Formats: sequence, C-alpha cells, structure tokens
Amino acid sequence: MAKEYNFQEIEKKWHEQWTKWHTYEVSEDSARKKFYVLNMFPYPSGAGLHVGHPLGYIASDIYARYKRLSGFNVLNPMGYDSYGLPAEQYAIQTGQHPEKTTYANIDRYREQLDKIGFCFDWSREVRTCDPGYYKWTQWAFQKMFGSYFCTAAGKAQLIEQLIAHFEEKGTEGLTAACGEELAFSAEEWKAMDEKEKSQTLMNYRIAFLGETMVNWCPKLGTVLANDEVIDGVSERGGYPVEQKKMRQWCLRVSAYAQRLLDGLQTIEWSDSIKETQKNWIGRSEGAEVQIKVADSDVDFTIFTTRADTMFGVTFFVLAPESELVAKLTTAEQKEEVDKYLAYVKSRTERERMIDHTVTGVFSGAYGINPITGDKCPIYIAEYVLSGYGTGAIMAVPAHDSRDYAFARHFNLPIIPLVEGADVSEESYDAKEGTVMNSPMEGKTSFKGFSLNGLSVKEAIAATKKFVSENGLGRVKVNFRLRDAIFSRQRYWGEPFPVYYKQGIPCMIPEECLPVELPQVENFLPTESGEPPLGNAQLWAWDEANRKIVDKALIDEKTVFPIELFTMPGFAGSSAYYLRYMDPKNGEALVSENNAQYWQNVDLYVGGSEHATGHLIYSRFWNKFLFDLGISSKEEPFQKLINQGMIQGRSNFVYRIKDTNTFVSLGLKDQYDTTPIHVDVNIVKNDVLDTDAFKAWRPEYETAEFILEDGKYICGWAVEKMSKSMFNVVNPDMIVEKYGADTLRLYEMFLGPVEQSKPWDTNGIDGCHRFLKKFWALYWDKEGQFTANDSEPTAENLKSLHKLIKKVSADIESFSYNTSISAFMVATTELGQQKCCSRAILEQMAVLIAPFCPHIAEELWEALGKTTSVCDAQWPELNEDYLVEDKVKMPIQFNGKVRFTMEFPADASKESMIEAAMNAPEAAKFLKGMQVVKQIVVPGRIINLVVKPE
RNA sequence: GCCCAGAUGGUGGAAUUGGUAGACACGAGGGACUUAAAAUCCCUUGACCAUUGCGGUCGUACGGGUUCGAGUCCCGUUCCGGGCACCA
Repeated sequence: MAKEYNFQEIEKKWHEQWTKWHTYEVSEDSARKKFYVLNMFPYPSGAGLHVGHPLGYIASDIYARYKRLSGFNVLNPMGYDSYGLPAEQYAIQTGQHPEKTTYANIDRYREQLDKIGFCFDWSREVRTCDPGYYKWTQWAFQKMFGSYFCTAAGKAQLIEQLIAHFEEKGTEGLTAACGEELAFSAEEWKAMDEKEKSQTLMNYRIAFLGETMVNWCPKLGTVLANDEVIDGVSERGGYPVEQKKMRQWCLRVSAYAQRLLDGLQTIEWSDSIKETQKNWIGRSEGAEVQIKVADSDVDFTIFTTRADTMFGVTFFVLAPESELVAKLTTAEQKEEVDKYLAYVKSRTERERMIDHTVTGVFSGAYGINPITGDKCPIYIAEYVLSGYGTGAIMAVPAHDSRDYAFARHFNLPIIPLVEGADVSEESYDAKEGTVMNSPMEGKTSFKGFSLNGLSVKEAIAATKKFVSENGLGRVKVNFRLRDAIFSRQRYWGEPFPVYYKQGIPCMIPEECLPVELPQVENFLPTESGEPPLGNAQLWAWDEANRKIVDKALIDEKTVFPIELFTMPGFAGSSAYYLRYMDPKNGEALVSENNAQYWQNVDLYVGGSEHATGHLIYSRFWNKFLFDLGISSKEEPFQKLINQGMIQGRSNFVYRIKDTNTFVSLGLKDQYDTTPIHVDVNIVKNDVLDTDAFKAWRPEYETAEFILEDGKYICGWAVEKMSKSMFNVVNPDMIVEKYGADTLRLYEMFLGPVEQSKPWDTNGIDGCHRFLKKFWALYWDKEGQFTANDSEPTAENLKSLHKLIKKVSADIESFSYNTSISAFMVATTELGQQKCCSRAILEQMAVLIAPFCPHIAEELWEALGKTTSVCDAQWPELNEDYLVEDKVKMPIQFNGKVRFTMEFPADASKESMIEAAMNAPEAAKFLKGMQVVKQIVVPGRIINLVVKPE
C-alpha cells in the first residue's frame, strides 16, 4: 500500500480510470435536475496554455463537481473556437496552412487540459471549424436572412409576412426595423423587378447585404466589427483602420437593442459588465424635429436629447458625409464646402479621434427654428457624426460644450436658457435649474409655447409633448449600438451559403448545407480586399444539380458564383452553447427535447474582455433563435463569472552599464545599472540561480555578480504574462513538479476568482504541504492506513461540520480561496485530534473532491469504495455539532475592549451584564462612574457606556 | 469629460456585512532532528514603547462626519484599474 503521497502515479491512474469508466459523460435524464456549467471555449493559439488560462476552467470545474455531488445532472462541455483571425494570423506568421496549425494547436491544448483533471464531457466536444458544426452557423445565418424584425411584435418574423404586407399595402402601417425609412405603395412594390425587390427587402432582413461605412484594415486585409477596433487601430496586431464604404453582410443587431438592454435586468452578471453593455448599447431618449430650409422646399431632421433648449438654437450642423450637404450648399459656398469635405476625407479615423480642434464650414443655407421661427445658419462640421441619430443637429452653444466651442470659433450667438447659468467662459451642460428666455421677453413663439419657469427636466418633457402634438417632430429613442458587419475578406472562416444569380444574392438550399470551405493554394489576404476565396477553383453553384462545381462553368443561367466573403470569428461562437446540448444531431441545431432539458447555461465563466463582443452577439443570436422557438430561454447565460487575469511576475537583474557584471538588488543604487528581464524559471524566491543564468544565454556565459549576503537578489514587477518578459509559467511544469491537485488548489488559493492577480510560483509549496498533511490523515508514517470504525468524537464532528458549513457556502459564492484556508485549518485540527474515524475521513474525501479530484479518488478507493468519488453525496451539515455550550465575550467600556469573560451559551443579556459589572476587572472602570447605556450583541460583544457620576 | 470597480503587514489575501483587524498561506528570523543537506516539526513575525511579569499607544490611501463602537456607513480628496467618449 502506498505510503508517500505519490501524485504523479495517482493522477495518471485516475485519468485513465475516468476515461475507462466514462465518468464525466452525461445524458439527458428527465428524472434529475440539470445544471449547465460552461467555460468560454478557447482559441487554440500557438503559444499553448500558460498558467493563467486554466484559472476559469478550474473555478468552473470545482463548481461543476460540487453540483454533481449535490445531486445535479451536470453538463460541463468543452470545445474550440477555431475559426477566425487569431488562428489565421498565427498560421500566416508561421507560414503554414491554418487548418494544419489549428489542428496541431488543438491537440496541444487537449494534452495540456487533460493533465489538470477537468470533468469535461469530451464526447460533446465542438470545433467551430468542423463542417458538422458550422452547418448550423450557416443555417442560422440563412434563418436571419429569411427574417425581419417586427417592431410591433418585438420579435423576428418570417420575411414572407413582410412581402405579403407589401403586396397588400406597400409600406403603409409597416412595423419593421429597417436601415432607412422607405415609402412605397402596393402597386409600386408589384412594379419592381426582382433585383429591386431584393434590394428593398435587404432594408429589412436581419441578415442583410448593405452598403455601409466599415472599419477597413488594409494590413489585415479585412473589415472589422466595432468591438475589434480599439482607439482607431485593430485589436489584433494594432494596425491602422480606415473608414470605407463597402458592400458587406450585416446583422441587424440594432433591432434587438431594447431587448438586449431589458434582458440585462433578468440575469446575474456583475454590475460592471452590465454597465459596459449598457454603455455599448447606448440608449438615449430624445426627439426628432423637422427643420425647414429657408427659401427652399428641402427640409431635414435633427435629433436632440435636449428638446428643452430649442429656444437657444443659434445654428444647425450637418455631418460632412450627410447626403444633405450637396442639396443645401449654395453656389457661393460650394468651393469652400468642397475644400472642407476634401480635408475631412483626408483625415483618418484615428486623427479624428485624437484631434478635437474645431473645424467646419458654412453651407450658405439657413434653417428655420420651428418654434421661434428664427433663421439660423447651417454649418457642416466633422464633430457631427453621420452614423448617429440623423447626422444633423441643432446647436445650442449655451448648453452644449461642443456647440459652445464651435460658436466661439465662428463667432455665433450664445443664448443662455437657464437662470443663473454663467456662459461667458464655458457652456452649462447640466440638466438642472430653472428655464428662462424660452421665449425671450417680447418675443412670441409658435402657438404661444413657453417653458419659462419650468425646471429643465419638466421642460424636456413639455417640449417633447408639444413637438409631437403639433406635428413638428416625434419622440425618438436612439441607440449607439450599430449593426454588426458580418463578412470578412479572409480565408479561415465559415463560407456564406450564398450565390449570386444575376447579381441577386440567393441562399443555397438548406438540405445542401454545409457549404464546406474550399481548399485554396493561396489563402493570404490582400491589402486591396480581394477575398482569398477568389482563388478557389471549385467555387460555383450549379442550381439545377444542386452542387458545388468548378467556377469555369459559370454561365449566369444555371451555374453562378458563390460568395467570396467568409464569416467573422464571432459567428461560430455565438450559439455554441446550444450545440453542446446535442452536438451530434445532423437534423437540427439542437433537438427540442434536449433544448427543453438543458434550457440555458446556469453558470458561464470567462474573461470580461468579451463584454462588448461575444457576450453581445451571443445574446443577440440567442434572442433570434428564441424568437424562432429553437432556444428555450431568452437569455443564454443566466449567471456570469468573469475570472480575473493572471498577470506575470517578472524578475530583473541589474547590469552595470557597459559591463557584463550584475549587481544584486540591494546594492544597485551604488552603480549605474540597466534592469534586464530574466527568466523567472531560474529564479527562486527572488534569488537568482547564477549558474543557470550563465547557461541561459551565450552572452551571459562570462557574467560576473556582485552579491549581497552571498546571494543575488532579483528585482520584480507585475506585468502581463508574455514570452517577451520571460515571466511565462507553463502549467505542465507545475503539474510535473507538484501535481494537478496542487496546481488546482494553488490557482484558487491565490485570491478571489474574479480578481486579477500576479502569478508567483513561490507560494505553491504551502498548498503542496497541505495535501501532504491531508494525505497523512489517512496514512501514518509507517505506511499503515489509519481509518478504523471508531466513533467520531465531538471534537472531530465539530471540525468536520465547521468545514462543511464553510466550504458549501464558499463554493456557492465562488470564494474558493477562503474555503481552502478552512481545509487547512480543519486538517490541522483533525491531525492534532489524531482522528481515525472512517465516518469523518470519508466525508473529508468527498469535501475535497471538487478541488483535488485525484487525491480524493485515491483516498476514496483506499476507504474501500468501488465507485468514483464523483458519484458520492455531498455531506449534509448538522448544525447541532457546532453549538457551543460556552461563549467567550469581549467586555467593552466606552467602546474599547477591556477584558473577556465566558458565559453559558444560553445566558440572558441581563445576567451577562450583571456578571460583567461585578467582575473584578470591571471595578476600575466603574469607580466614580455610572452606566448610561448597555449594549449586548449576543455571541459578539458587551459594551457598557459609562459617564462620571 | 461621463460611468463602474478598487486601495488592509515585506507578499498573496481574510474579516460572519457595524462588534476583539491582519484568518490562511508565502517570505523572513530563531530553534529541534541530521555528519551534512533535503524533508519534517516547533517558536517569533503590523509599527512603536515596555519587556523584571502581566502590559500600553498607534494603526485598514488621505481629511472630515455619523455611532457606545467604523476596514465596513455618509461627505470631500488623492492614487491605481476597467468601460464609454465630438453619441447631440
């Protein structure tokens, strides 16, 4: 029988056993309550896992195992997000085909993951680049193409219903989310040819082909979604991004903006991530007002959230990209306007973001304020964005800082509208105060409308009401959330199941899916944006024979070109949680039975960096599938835990300038030194292994050291874990040296799951020592198994049940670090008690199983069990064992602890106060004093407030 | 600029939500065992004063406040992290 805690042997044994027993494979079992735990599946990047990656997986694994022990049927799947830019960029950098590198990376990931002892059901693995998987990505896209969003019903409906509406009434009474407001009659609809009809419907489809401004990244050779662009450069690679008008597939995410916002109230996510999504969705309620252009029959619409300030409008501003610019510009101003437009066009997105200097030009035209009747000049300026609202604003310099800066620059009038607001130096933007000058004294306004004397908030409401009642405009809600650009000019992604018949996009029939990614010789992207799929020879659709054929056969009558774009990275990751419920189903994305059983994800664990990407798209995608009746819950992820990042802890050596001599940290200030990153793997407790350092790199072979106390002490700093900082710690190495159970324990012991923290291998010894101590509860020094049938003592039971109480509560609240502390305390206690009771030791093994499954199995087996510890029962808490018969209470006088006393647990407040006052220690505090207040918090404190008599 | 979340020993972090701050662990110092090392075990470890004994004072970023009592609640300030940002 084993004596030493031989983790290597134990972990190998149980990994094999679990595979043999299919321990972690689950099936739908309507007799048992389900619980769905999910990790954000990884991109299999080339660098492999570092010690930070498994953090979230370990946290969710503990929860999954705990839930399983508590009697739930737990689904805990894993897979790979293997399509998209990261995988492809890696392939390009290493000069290999993305398919090859992706599969190699997946194997490497799997190997690493397997060492850590997760309870993943690998029989349900999905890979987004697998045709059997992306068939359903393509299928969902086609469903979106075949749907529109009905604003009256608040949900997606079949496009056929919209067509029927057009046939009958044209756009009259239409309630559909759309790109632009169109108006046509039934006759006009019927008179359209196929192409015009197709184009018209694109304005309503949820997946649509649109001519829009996109983020074009020439270096990556593709367009990017808004969340893939950060500070004007690409998230991946940091390459410049420019605005370009292109024909692209888009998803009408904006139609779901309100539902995406409302849904946040129904889910258990952190406030910060909800806040981030709220900001990203950016709802703002305001009014759209029609503005007539003087001496012309043109009019335009502005959007404002400050309807109350209409009396302070002194000019209007159009976005340079607005179609109105050409219509309004007068002949005299044309030259100047053109010059300005050319200037704006020359500026990159990044320049526009950083540089906020005031620029603009007068169009020559005047707009008429519908309430005051005043004629105000119309300007064109880049500070107004074409993509938001209507691309036109009314400017109120007194109460908007941007308008203020513009007015000052162009010497335009500023009319204050709030009593007491000083606008001589800056605008008054706050929505507070009493309204004045609305209208100004002696002036009249439309229908005698006046806001004077109201508070700003009342004035906003009153103006909205007035504007809509008098047909001057309407109340309107705007969202910052834009439609998602859904196509990429890259190779490594899902192909679109679309072909072009005389230029009209048509769907490849559902039965013919998936449309598999064709092999191409050259998959590199091009700066001009020619998609790599253009290099595919077998890439044409034979409509009659319903198959993919050589594109040489294209004849525009029966054989048509297939779409060359591919889908973006978020396509495959948007509904993968549904596929795990039924991963091998060839007939449906997920069967009704399985969707009903598993419902939605109960616990989702992943990084907060996906807040405005994946977590928005997924919610949108799921809502769409919910409208179709596929998904059984409106929100995909009920509870979300964002694990923090594990940062690296870098070490430094200090080289004296122009030498090869290195000086220890404490002495470095005496020299002129340069800090140099040193590999953390040759440093222990900040002490450098100098021999290893000499061997590390050739240039250090002759290195000399100035030591302190015979040691070379390194400096340290917390930085991102990355190869270039030499602070990457590989989990494989930790598993080899300490075992997976120690790794799991230590990752959780490091601190709260949701917090970012630096990795420091040094502390790991403490966790490893604990496991050895835990082991020693079962095996004594002579290698004898200690458990026997002796009755547990009251002390034993108390230690155990204290632990049950703490661990159960801590797992539920993801406070794993404190429950590990509790394990350490309980183990020490039981060790001191020399506890040999089988009843206690069995429960201890079950309690540790979620954290350290391997050692738990080994001990469970040693206890004579023949089934896996995973199938045991979570111990039940019996509070009776925790009841104290005596309580120690600190006695305070005037809020300060003076001494402590012991009382029977059931002592009354009065008797305790009396005893405290009669205690000999109390005498000096009571001398010449009288008690004015007595406070007793049972089990906590007794406080007597005294005052001189 | 707006919004959100933080700040506790040399280090990672606890504190039952207003009740003895610093659990647990690392590191450090001292000791035991050993020829020696490793491993293991024991003691000390927030600061300062007193250590001839119990002990005392100050301490949770800073400044105020509420309270018998504040790391925890309120007001103000500083610093770090995250989100949004010419969004009308």
